[in-house]
Amino acid sequence: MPSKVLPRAFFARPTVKVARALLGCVLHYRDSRGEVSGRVVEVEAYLPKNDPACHAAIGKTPRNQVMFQDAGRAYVYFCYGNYDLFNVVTEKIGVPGAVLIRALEPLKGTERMRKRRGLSRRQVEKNPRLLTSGPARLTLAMGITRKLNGMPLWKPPLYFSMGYRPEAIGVTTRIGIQKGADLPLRFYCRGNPYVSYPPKK
DNA sequence: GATTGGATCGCCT
DNA sequence: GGCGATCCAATCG
Repeated sequence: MPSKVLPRAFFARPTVKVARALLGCVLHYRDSRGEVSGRVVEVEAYLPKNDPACHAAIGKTPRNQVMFQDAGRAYVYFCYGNYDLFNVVTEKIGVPGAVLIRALEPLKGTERMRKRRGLSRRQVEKNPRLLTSGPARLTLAMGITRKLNGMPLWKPPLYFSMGYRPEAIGVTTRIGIQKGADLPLRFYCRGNPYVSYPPKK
């Protein structure tokens, strides 16, 4: 296991801090067929207070209960009939915050990612972003599913490691939400081609 | 028990 | 740039 695994304490901080700090770090996942990894290039913060878009804004429910647990766990939930979305739980116990991982730059295991995504080599050559640029695309490519909901992220098989510090962080409103749409809580590595959605100018 | 809407993607035009 | 697929969670009765 690589040396610079992000420890539990990394996640037990205010959500926006964790969101920004995750940019440039590397997400790893190991299963029976080996390891895949990708660099985090885009995230969104979902806050415990004054954030109507946060799943926990309505209180604790069976779906969102992991958000109330200790920081550094995976919150994976099912969305839009087809897709699993991957979040990292933040803040102190009982304070429900999370960071949604929205895009990765593929590093290791790109051939397995391609197969999991059901893409041809030609498609990937033409547009590599199809692999992991998007919150549901990256869970498909990495093999992350709801079975991993609640899993600790401070040790294998699913964990982060230190990466580079991005030169410039872009900030916009979050994508695809109705409530809380005006809050500037989406963060991305400016200039990175794997960011999921071109920033509005 | 039924209804509604969602932190999306891919295909079509 | 628009729209359909697809199904679970939450809400209401």
